[in-house]
Order: sequence, then C-alpha cells, then structure tokens
Amino acid sequence: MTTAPTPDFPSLGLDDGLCGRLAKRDIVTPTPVQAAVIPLALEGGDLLAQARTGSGKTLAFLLPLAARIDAGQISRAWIVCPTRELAQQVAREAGALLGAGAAAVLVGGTPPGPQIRDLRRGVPFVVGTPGRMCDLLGQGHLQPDADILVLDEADQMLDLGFREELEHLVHDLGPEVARWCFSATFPPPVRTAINAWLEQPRRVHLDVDAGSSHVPQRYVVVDRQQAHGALARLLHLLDPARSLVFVRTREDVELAVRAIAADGIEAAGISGDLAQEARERVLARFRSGHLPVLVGTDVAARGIDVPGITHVFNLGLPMGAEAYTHRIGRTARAGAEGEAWTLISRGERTRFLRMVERARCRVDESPLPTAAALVAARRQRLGHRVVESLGEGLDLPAPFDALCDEHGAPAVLAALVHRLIPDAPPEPKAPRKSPPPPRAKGRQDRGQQWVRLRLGFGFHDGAGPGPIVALLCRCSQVSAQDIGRIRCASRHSIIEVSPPAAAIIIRARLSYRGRPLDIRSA
DNA sequence: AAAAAAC
Repeated sequence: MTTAPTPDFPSLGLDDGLCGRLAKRDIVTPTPVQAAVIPLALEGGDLLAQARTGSGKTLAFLLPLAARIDAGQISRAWIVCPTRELAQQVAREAGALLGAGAAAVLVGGTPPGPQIRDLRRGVPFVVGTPGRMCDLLGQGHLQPDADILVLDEADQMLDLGFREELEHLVHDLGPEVARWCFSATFPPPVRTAINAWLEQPRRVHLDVDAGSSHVPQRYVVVDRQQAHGALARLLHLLDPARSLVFVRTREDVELAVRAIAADGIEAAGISGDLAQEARERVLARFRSGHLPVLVGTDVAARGIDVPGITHVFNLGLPMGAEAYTHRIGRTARAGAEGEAWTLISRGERTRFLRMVERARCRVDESPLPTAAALVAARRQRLGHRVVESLGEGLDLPAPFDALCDEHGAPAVLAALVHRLIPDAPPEPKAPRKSPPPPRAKGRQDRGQQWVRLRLGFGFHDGAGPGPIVALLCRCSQVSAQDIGRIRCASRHSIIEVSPPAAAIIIRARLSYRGRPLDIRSA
C-alpha cells in the first residue's frame, strides 16, 4: 500500500496569491475533501461532492471558484443555501478570500436596497437563499449571468420545499451553467433526482460509509414530561463550554429556553419565529462565546460553523436520519472534540435506533445521571473554583479565618462547598399513572405565595432571568422552585420568591465580584 | 407532520 504525500494548496493547482492569503490565515494543509475536489473543480463541468460535516466543504468550492475568478476564466458564481445565516456565513468566508466586497448576500428578512446596490457594483460571488434571489431576478436587479451555480446542502435544495424556486433560478441561468452539488448527505430519493439533474458530474465521495461516527454519541431514555429536567441535569453535569440544543418546533424552542433558564442556565433560542435581526443577534452572541446554550429548530442544523461547540443535544427525535447527521455535525468540526446526546421517550427508541442506523452512526445508551452524581460534580467544580480564586494564600475572611486556624483550610473549604450546594433530594419514584402529572413547562404559580424582592442591579442585553437565577442558586440555599416571576431591567430587577427563600436571600448579604448586592423587599 | 424560504 502506498501513501500519497500530503498535498499543499499550490500543488492542487491554486495560484500563489490565493495560497498566500490562506497561509496568512494559517490555512496550509488541505482537508481530504479539499484535496479531492479542488483539482476536479479547476477543470470545469458538473460536480457532485459528499463528505462529512465539518470536513471543509465550503472552502472546497470557494477556493477553486476564487482561483478561476482571479484567473479571469469565469466572472461570476452563484451559491444557494437553505438558510439565511448559512448564506451569510459562506459570504463572509468568500469575502475573506477575495476581499470584503467580493460577495453580495441576497437573503430575505432584510431590506433589498443595499443588496441591489451590491449587485450594481458588480460582485464575483452572489450568495443567497432562493426566495430573495428569485425575487431580485424577477425584478431585473439580478442578472442571470453566473458561470457556475453551487448548491450548498444540495440534497435539501433539491428537496420538495426548495425545488420549485431552484428550478426557476436554473431556468434563467440556462443549460450551459455548470452545477456543483455539495452536502454531507444524499438520501436515495434525492440522489436519483440529482443524477438526472447533473450532466456527467465528476464525483467525490469521502468517509460516506462512516457516517458521522467521528462524533461520540449517546442517548438517554427519559419520560416526555421529564425531558426538560433531564436536559438541565445533563447541562449541569457535563458543564459544556458551549452547547447547541435542537428541538422539533418553533414553539418547543421557547419552552426549552424557559425551562433551561429556570434551572439557572443562561440560554436563548433561534427559529423562524424570530425577526431576522433577532436571529442574527442571538447567533452572534453564541458565536462570540457570550451565550453558553443556544436552543434552535433545524434552522441551525445545517452548515452553521461555530468553533467551540462541545455538546449537541437533541430534545426528542430528529425529523430524519439526515437531520440527525447534520445536527450532530455542529460539534466535533475540523478535528475538534465534541459529543452528541439525544433525549427520547421509551416509545421513540425503536425509531431512533433505525434512524441512527440509516445515518450510519453508532450510539450508546446511557442512564440519566442521578441527582447525587450531579451534586458531586457541582461540588467538585465549585471546590476547584474556590481554590483557584483564593490562590495560594487562602486569605479567607472572618469568621472563616479563625475556623481555618482551628480545623485547617481544606476541611473548612469542603464544609463551605457542601453548604453552598446542598444534598440532592431523593430521586422521585416512577411517575404516577393517574392523575396525569402537569406539563413540565414553566413554574406552577397557582396557590404559591410570592414575596417580591427588589434587586439593585439588572441584566440587560436580553440575557433573561438565567443569570439572576444562577446567581441566587449559587449564593444561597435557594432552589429554582423557590423563584417565581422575574422582571429584568438594566438598572434594577424585581423577583418573586417564596417567603423562606426571601428570608435566606436577604440574610445572605450576597455580593458579586467583591461588591455587596443591594437586595430588599419591594 | 415540521422547518426552511419573498414581500
């Protein structure tokens, strides 16, 4: 068996200028799909490429396009994507290769004026979603003059929901336009359509048999009513740096965000329900690392590249094997570490296992971690944090300094951590058969007497109640059940808590970063 | 049956 030498970009046929710009961004070694696609793409003709999620497909088509535009072989390429955010991401990448103004982004949800101006200026890359592209094409603002049409996530673009608009674009471009199809998945029915749609395409198939098995995958069988609680427990236990939670419907996004936030974890949602501006803001917050948990529909399932996602969760069964593959492919990208967890009910188990098999993946069943395991993990983490923040001096304030002299600092710290994170309540038995338990959404306010507390501080930027709940849970023996409605404002917030919790919170004299927090009854 | 995608 011979091993081919590891290629570099110049040896694939890319010009020096382009390779230099790549090297400046520390991109020097092509990924396997780039090494396979680039030489074929430089020759011309139709192209069909299938490779794993996170394996570098975007650059595999952008680089040869950029090279051929640089060389004057072609003047324009269109790239069509299934979501607006993906189109924007691809356009950013194109801009990084050919300069900031190289791409016009034609997507809905935003005024068309600037997009039309970009087109008048004349851009080598037109990146967009089908609706707005057809719109501008019909109005005469977009000229059907592309030499190459790229379908990113091609199996979805050629599926029912997009097919019609796509055919419209292709019709106007004419039969001579080259067609390039890229995706990690090509399910059999779509494959037939694509074979008919492409003319003697050059084909690249990589790692197809391995599916997305490079992502460690587990699933947990949990009662439907307890799914939100189970997810929150996993989030607390696994303590992900950044995680992406997938749900089926737009409505589920809101429910899951509220349930997670009520458990003291900051989370926000993204779905087609949001205004485009809000969608982009949430995604930007997630990208920048300011938002630890993003909950989304399948709008976030394909193509989105956010480095540093350590965990993907599926809350309930995904729509199909392709959805599963693309969702879990948001983690463990470009050689990074990451794992996927799927929470399903007992009745969904068989369908899930069939789906995973169709996706050519391997999953292991995992029991739901016990509350005791969760408490142990949190105590350990808090212990580390306390030791870290106190440093070598262990400069504890009174009365702990005296206690340390008497018992030793480690014992005092252990006792403190133990007090801050109380023992877990006993595990609830199997759910009652009748009457049916109330739906696990939000809190039950009925019959509960709340005390209103005025907090002399607030959280803005749409962060929601998560940080406040987290702060209270962390700093006192108050659980999420003790906390009712929370109204956040940038200057001060009002929270409702149970009477015993109110007493604890006021007595605790909480502080944040060394500054006492102003908390009084309202 | 859901989500995405144009006003």
